[in-house]
Amino acid sequence: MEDQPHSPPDPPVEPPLPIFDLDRFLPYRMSVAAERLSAGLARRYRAQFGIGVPEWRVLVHLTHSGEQSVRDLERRASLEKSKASRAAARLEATGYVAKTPNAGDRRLVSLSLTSEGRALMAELLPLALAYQQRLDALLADHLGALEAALDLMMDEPA
Amino acid sequence: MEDQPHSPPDPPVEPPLPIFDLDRFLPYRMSVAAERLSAGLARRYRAQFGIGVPEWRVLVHLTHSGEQSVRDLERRASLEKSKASRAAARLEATGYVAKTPNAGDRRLVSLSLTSEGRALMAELLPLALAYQQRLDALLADHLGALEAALDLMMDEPA
DNA sequence: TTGACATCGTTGCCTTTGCAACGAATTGTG
DNA sequence: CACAATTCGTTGCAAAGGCAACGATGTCAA
Repeated sequence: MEDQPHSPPDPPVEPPLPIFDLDRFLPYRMSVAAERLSAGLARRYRAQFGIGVPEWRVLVHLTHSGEQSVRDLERRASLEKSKASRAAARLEATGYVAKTPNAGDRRLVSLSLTSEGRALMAELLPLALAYQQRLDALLADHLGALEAALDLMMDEPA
Repeated sequence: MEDQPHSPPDPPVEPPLPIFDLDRFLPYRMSVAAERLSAGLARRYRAQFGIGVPEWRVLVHLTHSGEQSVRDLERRASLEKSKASRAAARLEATGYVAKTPNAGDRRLVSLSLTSEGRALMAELLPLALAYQQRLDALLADHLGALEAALDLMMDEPA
């Protein structure tokens, strides 16, 4: 009854898909923007000093907080522990970081900057601060809201 | 004249390093937040459907824009071209995407969703939309400023 | 004290990534 | 028309990443 004779075979009925624009999807936008922000500085770090992002995080954290274990880095610099461990190993190999067993708890490693490491940071930190300032100027009025938004994202359970 | 006899040997003078707090460094914060935003959804995609982030981007773009070349994906979904090529290959292998040579310009590949691909997206897109709404609600007042800030970051030369 | 359990850092294994080089196809130029 | 230059997609290769398992150490409670 429902078939019309001689009608061309219908394509299978495709349920319409929701409209979805990747360019407005926040995880995507955040990811692209984050990659872009990192890229500028990271390029210089890598080209001039052979330092990648994980190494950079380790170095900053040691500068800021002194001796730290791998576990500290994992927690406070958002580095998965094997990533932190390997970054520390690379930095030890290049002489920027010293790795000594912790006397109190011998499971722990004490990571600290060598004087070469401090000298390196004396070069890197001004670049980072300048970049930070450039971003602050760029974002200007929006900076406060941006930071509030970032805080919300980080507080949210997941 | 400047040496005091019997004074203990001075440690080498360490130039003081600038104070720098990683937790307030925007590239770092953006990176952590972006990773976190992606993680929630991406975990489900991967666990339930074996879909990673590059595959997700390809699928969304094909849903939204129909037939596309690898080059289109590179430009419009921020996927480095080998990443786009391999994601498309994986999706072809799992049957979600069809890859046919483009008749007009035989250097190009025409990628398109198969009906399995469309069925997959019929499941994925509602999840993404729900997530988007959750984020919108979470950010509420800050959303406008956040998007403005993201726009600024993307416009800036680098 | 002793034995189960937890924590720390490293490593093995496999996948993914980034980059450069390549062949195929097309476009531009003389 | 010839032929250099460009574009497209893929792939080889080495480095980076993620995850689970491991040995070593430490903690806790019976």
